[in-house]
Amino acid sequence: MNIRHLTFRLLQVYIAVIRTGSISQAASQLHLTQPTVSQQIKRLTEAVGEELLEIREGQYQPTYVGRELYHAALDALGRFDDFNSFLSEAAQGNKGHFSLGVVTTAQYVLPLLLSPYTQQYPGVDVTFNIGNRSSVLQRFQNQLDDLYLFSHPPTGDHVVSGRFLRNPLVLIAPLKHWAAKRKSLKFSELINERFLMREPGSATRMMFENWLRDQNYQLHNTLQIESNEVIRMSVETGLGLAVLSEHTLAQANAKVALLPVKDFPLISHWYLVRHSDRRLPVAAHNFIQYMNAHLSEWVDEKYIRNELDLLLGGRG
Amino acid sequence: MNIRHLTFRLLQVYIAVIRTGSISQAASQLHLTQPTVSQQIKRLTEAVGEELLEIREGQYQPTYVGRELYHAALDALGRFDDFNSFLSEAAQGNKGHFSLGVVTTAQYVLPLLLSPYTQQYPGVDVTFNIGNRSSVLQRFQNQLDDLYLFSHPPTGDHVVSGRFLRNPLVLIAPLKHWAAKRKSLKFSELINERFLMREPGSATRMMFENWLRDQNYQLHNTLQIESNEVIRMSVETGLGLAVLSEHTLAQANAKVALLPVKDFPLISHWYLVRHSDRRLPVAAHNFIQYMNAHLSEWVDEKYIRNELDLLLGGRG
DNA sequence: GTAAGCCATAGATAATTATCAATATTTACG
DNA sequence: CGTAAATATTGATAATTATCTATGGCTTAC
Repeated sequence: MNIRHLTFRLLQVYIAVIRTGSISQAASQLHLTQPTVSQQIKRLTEAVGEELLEIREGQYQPTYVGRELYHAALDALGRFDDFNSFLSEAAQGNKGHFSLGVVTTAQYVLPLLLSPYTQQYPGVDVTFNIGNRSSVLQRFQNQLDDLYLFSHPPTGDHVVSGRFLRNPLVLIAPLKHWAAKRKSLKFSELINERFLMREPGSATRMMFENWLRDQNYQLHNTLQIESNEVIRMSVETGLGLAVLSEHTLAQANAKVALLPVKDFPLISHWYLVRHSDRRLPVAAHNFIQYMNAHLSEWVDEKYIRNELDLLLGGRG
Repeated sequence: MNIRHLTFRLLQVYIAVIRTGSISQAASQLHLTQPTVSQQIKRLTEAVGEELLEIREGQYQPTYVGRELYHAALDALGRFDDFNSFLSEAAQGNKGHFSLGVVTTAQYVLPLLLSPYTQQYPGVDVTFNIGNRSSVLQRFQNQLDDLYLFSHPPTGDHVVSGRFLRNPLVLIAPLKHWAAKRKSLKFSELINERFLMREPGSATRMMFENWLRDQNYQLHNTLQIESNEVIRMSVETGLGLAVLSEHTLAQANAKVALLPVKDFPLISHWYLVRHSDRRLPVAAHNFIQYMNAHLSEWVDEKYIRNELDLLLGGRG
């Protein structure tokens, strides 16, 4: 058949004829005159090069070939119906819903990302699913969420991930601490200091502990505090040293000293991740675009490492 | 979007642009000038009502919406590619292939049906799969064959079946047998005769045994022979009585007597069966049509009971 | 800064399409 | 056989489409 002159409209007309079993009825259903439909069918028949209709039991019924065309037409039109629903979804843009799988260790970055966005797009509904790394990984495998937030992205074929935020972890001390006066330090000199730590599982603590393990250091005097803010204030008041994300200091204009220890600040990143097989809901796509465009407005330039483009390519 | 002015051609052009990432290249690929393609894209963009393309990395790349349209276009065109292969298959008509599931008991009807057809359409390749009833039923369930030949069609939702041939089973005796002289007989008078029977599971034997059970008769002297031909010849030579399909006699100009027993000939039919979910290959469809049209040319009118129309309607 | 590519726009034209009203033809049915 | 209903055909027209050539604007590469 000659597909070049095939119109979707022609298929619509054809479908109406098959459904009604009559050219006149199809015509009135489509608000056309009977000859118009007659002609369209003729044209379609010519395009296909085979008879499509035959009269059986007083009705127009598709021939064997016509029946196949009918199904092809239904499928093609159906596909574009889907595309249309997608379009109207996209047209809304500011409404919608998406879900976010978040590793527990990442839950502290969330507000930073989401609050500007949700203020801008109050119509968008975001669902969080917070779990430990392995449970979020499993959610990823089963494609349960639209987007994922990791501090270390999973590996594998279907992972599409992009870093977007540097997360330097600095070693801080009270301003009056003896080490604050030094131009350079070895960590071994601090081994007996009291360290204020986040709870186990915190990304910051994990990073720090991994580093300690790598370097074969063991701390003797630690104190667990469950909030970055309280840790910062405690360091200010001289309670001990701590490793904290630099962000938490910058935001608060902290009165602490950064200790110039080799390897510090420890570098890590936040990653936004999606599954390559899953079509991103419009809202999720918007969210990434929004972050991509406005990241610099609410985060200091030096913390930005924007690879979010990577998430916007591909099938979606 | 306005689907009314959407052409398949437009989608082809669009696909070429996405694939090449360039309007000029798409144009040369399609043997068009660059402005033509430019305009087509413009028109398509208007029809959709959203930007479809954007320039990234020096190339035209689809936008989020454009990507979806690309996939919709691929799907729709792909669907019509399939339809086209169907068409060219159908255009051949006299070429092709189909497979036939045949109950063992039906294998003797097969040549009758197929030899005229295969002579007419030597390009068509027919595969037989002959098995006992339960194995053919299983093939039917798994939709392994295109058509099936049963003497009793399966029951169930997806069965589409049509009778096409009466299969009268007659009671025959040697010409010199005492019963051959009688004008009418009761079966009870024959109860002690020797009966030549087909193997268990044969349609003929099943029919006969069902009838015996209904009538509460029990035979005392039976001999099993695995071929209708041999049975017929054995009856001719005086070995015993038998119940046989009338066809096997007519074809062979048999020298036997038909006994005028009440209820005989027993009436059964041959059924052609297909699975409603399976699309009939063109060749199979042709076969049915051919049988439908020419049955009367090679079978005596009195044996015909043509319901093959039933197989030609519906999806196919 | 200039040439080479790419793209968009404009203007023009032939072909095609969508559509109608009027009329002819076929089909079905009493 | 005659009439009503459904279809097909014809003739006409406005709209749309497909296409081209020519031209000007914008990037990019040297």
